[in-house]
Amino acid sequence: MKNYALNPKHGDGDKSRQHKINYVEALNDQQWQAVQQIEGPQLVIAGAGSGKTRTLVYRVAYLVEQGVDPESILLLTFTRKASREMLRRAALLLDDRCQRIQGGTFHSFANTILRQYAAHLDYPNNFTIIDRGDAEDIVNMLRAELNLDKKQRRFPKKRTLVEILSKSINTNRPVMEVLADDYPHFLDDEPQIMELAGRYLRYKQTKGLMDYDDLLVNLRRLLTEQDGIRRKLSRQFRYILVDEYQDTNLLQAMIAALLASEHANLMVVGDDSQSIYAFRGAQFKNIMDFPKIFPNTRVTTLEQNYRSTQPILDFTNAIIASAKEKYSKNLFSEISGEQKPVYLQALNEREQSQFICQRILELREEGIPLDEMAVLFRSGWHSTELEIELNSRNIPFVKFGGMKFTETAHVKDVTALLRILYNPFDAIAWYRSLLLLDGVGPATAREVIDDVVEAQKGPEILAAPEWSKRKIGGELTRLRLFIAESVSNNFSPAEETKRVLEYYLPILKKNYDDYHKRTHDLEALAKIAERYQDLEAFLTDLTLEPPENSQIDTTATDKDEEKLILSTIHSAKGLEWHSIFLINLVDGFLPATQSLQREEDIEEERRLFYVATTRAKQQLYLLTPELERGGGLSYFDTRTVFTLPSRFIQDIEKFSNLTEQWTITLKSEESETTEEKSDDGTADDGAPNFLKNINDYFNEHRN
DNA sequence: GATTAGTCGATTTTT
DNA sequence: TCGACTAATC
Repeated sequence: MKNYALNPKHGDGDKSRQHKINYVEALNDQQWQAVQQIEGPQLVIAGAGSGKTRTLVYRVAYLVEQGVDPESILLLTFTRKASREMLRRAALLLDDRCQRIQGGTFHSFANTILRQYAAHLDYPNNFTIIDRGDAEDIVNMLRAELNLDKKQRRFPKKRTLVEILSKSINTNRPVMEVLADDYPHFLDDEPQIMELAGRYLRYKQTKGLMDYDDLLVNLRRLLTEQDGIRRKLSRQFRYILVDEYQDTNLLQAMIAALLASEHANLMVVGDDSQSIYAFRGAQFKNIMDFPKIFPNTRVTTLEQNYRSTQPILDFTNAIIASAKEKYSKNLFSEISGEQKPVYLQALNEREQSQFICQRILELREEGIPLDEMAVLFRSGWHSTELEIELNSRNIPFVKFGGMKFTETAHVKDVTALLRILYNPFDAIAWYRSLLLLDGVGPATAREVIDDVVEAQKGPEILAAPEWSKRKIGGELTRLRLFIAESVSNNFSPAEETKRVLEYYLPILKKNYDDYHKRTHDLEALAKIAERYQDLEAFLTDLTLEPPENSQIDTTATDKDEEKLILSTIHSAKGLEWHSIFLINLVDGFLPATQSLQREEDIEEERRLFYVATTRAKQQLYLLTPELERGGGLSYFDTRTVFTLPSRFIQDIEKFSNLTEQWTITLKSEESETTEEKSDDGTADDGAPNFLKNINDYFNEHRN
């Protein structure tokens, strides 16, 4: 096995003599090659478990040890988890110089930059970031304005509308094309949808709002329209690394390329076999096309797997071998282990859950910590049955993915109130806050907003007799006084949150029977607020980098106690565990019903299956419940149907020697250093014309 | 005319 | 569990 320990001693390995870290010992040849070449464009094709993160982390450390200013290193990742993990590991490896490395998700990076330069795009620098829910609320409001909510029965719902618009942006296709491809039944509504899209855009701009997509769109605009800024930023970030490149969309690929346009010191790392974000515009073609933008790209492939045993790898290789399109990689491992992946058929979900609980406890007995085991599934709600069983046996767990903290009703209520305090002209926040009041519905809320927000009269107008005399006057006065107190004092985010809670808790108790658990969430929120100096930063982080989990679904236990991990496959990406239980391997669950129509969607589901199975280090359990839950709750529900094992499993059965079949038996009981290059990017040494390539490439793809 | 209580139905994945 | 839709109520 590879020696992963840091080797502080100098001497052997001539290349790294002057370094604190012995790279040659810590890395294999390919990894070391990727780490070592610090100038020029680089593409690293990294198979699952091949030490991708490790390579990135060591490369960052290497750069710093070479004397590169950490602040000129930019590390772009796809998820917050990955970004945090990477910076943490880099700091651990070297020293706190690594903490000055710039990094984050594309979205959070865009936020940082736009806070400085938004004025160049006719946006205020103190713009507000809105989440999906807010976007839906605005679209819904605009839809009502256009009377599109009554006219036709089949006009798309707010959720679908936002989805269509977002898809159009992220996949770089006109709305018309998105409709034709994905929503043919709404094709006739194209003119109205376009009208709505225009209004939505204008609404956001006049109110200083940006949704997730706007962050990327506007950053790209900044980089393409403001040449001076592009150059400045590109020189500031001299070394750029992009993780999970197969999951970038065209917009993100373009941003990365533009940022590197002055120097082409861009290293992208990815694995086409693990591309699972096509629904959000990702195109793994970006990987293959990278050398087209940067012709002198050096390509490295990492094939040695340091995660899984060979039997598991044999199985996962077989999964991806049946994929239609892929780069061939042949992963191998030197990790010993005999245990083949285990395939189990359960009678139903309940038996599936019981088996998992039983097996988990056995493994626990054998000394495997709970948090080294994970149960993976296609979508958040697939684990509800299991959660019940875990709760009844007092097995502690945390769940990744699924309902997020900031998406719960009570947290949204509180943030809406906070947003009013931050900006008393935030119509969407007013709307939500007003609906909390007794006797106020959509119509009354609209009236209030027209007066307070649209007519720019501010909250104080609610003191006027026309409002105070109404039946709801008392409620409105309470709200008005609450806001006024904030305005006249300069409260910290923590104090504001406390005040909001005082105001809100009675409402919470009235509305929800489970207010106790929800109160816990809100107390957690108040704790988080303590970390912030100003409300803007607090609210921004809440939409951009929200805390992972709500208390609601997790058992209330000590924080340090080890817990079993439940996770959607998407959220499990990049992580690994000793043992993996992959549940509900049934056609319709994985692959999901919605994906069965199109071949490319099924291919993505296959990659999802691949991602899930490659998370396992030592043991992999594949479970198929034979009975799907019926549509209803009754045991007599005739819609209960026999289901087919996932087609991916059926594929694999051709290679039945790769798995082992078990039958379930349940036990009883329960900076600026380079020379100026000319504007077209061509230097004397004949360096390729990057900027031109970038523009050519993206123009070609803009249709 | 607006609000609310109550029923029904459906539910991918994430920044 | 949540949101959309419907019918009864203010």
